[in-house]
Amino acid sequence: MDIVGDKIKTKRTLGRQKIEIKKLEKKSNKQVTFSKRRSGIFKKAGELSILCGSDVAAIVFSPNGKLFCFGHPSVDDVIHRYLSGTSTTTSDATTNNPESGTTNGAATGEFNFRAYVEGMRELEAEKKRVAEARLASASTWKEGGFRGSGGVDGAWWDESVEGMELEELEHYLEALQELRRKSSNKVQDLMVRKGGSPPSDPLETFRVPSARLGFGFENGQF
Amino acid sequence: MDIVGDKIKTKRTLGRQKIEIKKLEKKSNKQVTFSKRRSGIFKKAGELSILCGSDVAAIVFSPNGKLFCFGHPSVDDVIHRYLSGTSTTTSDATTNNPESGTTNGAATGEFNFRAYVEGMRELEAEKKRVAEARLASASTWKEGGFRGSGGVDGAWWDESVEGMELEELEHYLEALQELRRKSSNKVQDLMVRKGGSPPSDPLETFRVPSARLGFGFENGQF
DNA sequence: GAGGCTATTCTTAGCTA
DNA sequence: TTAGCTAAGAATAGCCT
Repeated sequence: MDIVGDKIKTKRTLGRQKIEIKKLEKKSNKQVTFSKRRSGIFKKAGELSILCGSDVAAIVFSPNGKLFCFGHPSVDDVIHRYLSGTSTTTSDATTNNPESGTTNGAATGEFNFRAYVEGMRELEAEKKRVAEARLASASTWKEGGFRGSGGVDGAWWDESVEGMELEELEHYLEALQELRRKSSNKVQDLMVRKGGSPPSDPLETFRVPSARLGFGFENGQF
Repeated sequence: MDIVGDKIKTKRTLGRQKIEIKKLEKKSNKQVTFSKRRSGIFKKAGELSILCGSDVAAIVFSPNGKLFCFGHPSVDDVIHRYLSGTSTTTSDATTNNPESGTTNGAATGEFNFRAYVEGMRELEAEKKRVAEARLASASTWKEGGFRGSGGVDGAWWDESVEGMELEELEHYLEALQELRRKSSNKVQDLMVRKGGSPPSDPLETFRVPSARLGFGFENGQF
């Protein structure tokens, strides 16, 4: 009853009030709510990853367009897994998860994607020194861009997607994603080394009390 | 006090117990916890997006490697924004968000990415019918793959990434991402039309009480 | 704007069906 | 296993600093 002497202490605050889940109008209020709830979600995401040993990524854009993200083992790892796998992990170097289990060679299609990637990898290594020389400047792809450096206007990945059969498209997508992933990783590695601030640092940053987690981007309060 | 007659009703359950945030060992328990907490996170993510009008994506892999995700306006949209933008939205058709505001032509770099994309788009349209004919089979890119259809071994995107300057790399990444995004969209459109089940359906599915949201993938209980 | 403070509402651990 | 139930934790809306 909160009676002190003969005085009735009026409640300090109303406490948490019930709110409708609908667009907040008051701008200041919205900003505060965003901040609080965002960290709440990140915290829960972290807890989930610890409790269940599962990989998690959460990406949030503030109402002002600012990026916040959280991920374990990293946002990128999870995104790559998302992009390349349909369901069970396609376990492919990306995944350093102990419980990923057996690798499924041809997850969705019968195309030997793994072999393709392997071959591509070698090929890439071979071309590394050649390309290094003639690519000192990026003007090549910047201006020549789409048509450049191939002689023909466009490469295989540039062929009209609509022209393919669906089944083939799936393979196409897989390859494209894997391709992007690899390039992306390289770029980000360099960015980190230089101390830049890419949309996603593969850095394993702060840890929540008593566990390994991903990281918070830009004011990742916990 | 729960007194009925002169009987003291013993509590039915202990209610929620405090738990440590550490890896759950009991497998069954872990599965239940995962399921409950996952939907909890998705719900909160949805609420955040509604309350604050912000874009959100959450990707979770179950301990068994199964994929679950949630996103508004869609997981892919958010991922693409994450991949391409550093901060303020690069607003580019992808974003149908009313409050994205003005477009920033050269968000991070001075390279005219937009013009590049426009040009690429036209180019692509032009090549559509040509490619349709000669690409009936995917064997072209499947086998010829990396080296194929260009004459030279590799196109601009295949040039060694390490050889570029960091500044250029950022542009490179942008272009690559945009490229992937576009292809991905097409593929998924087709998949959806065919009723396939890609890792991420661009479908706007279930809605939480009183608002637009992304979707839940595979058992998106709410 | 970021923190701190309640009083409430919301979430969910442990059970049971 | 997927679905409620209950009551004890957690998260947080509205204030204040």
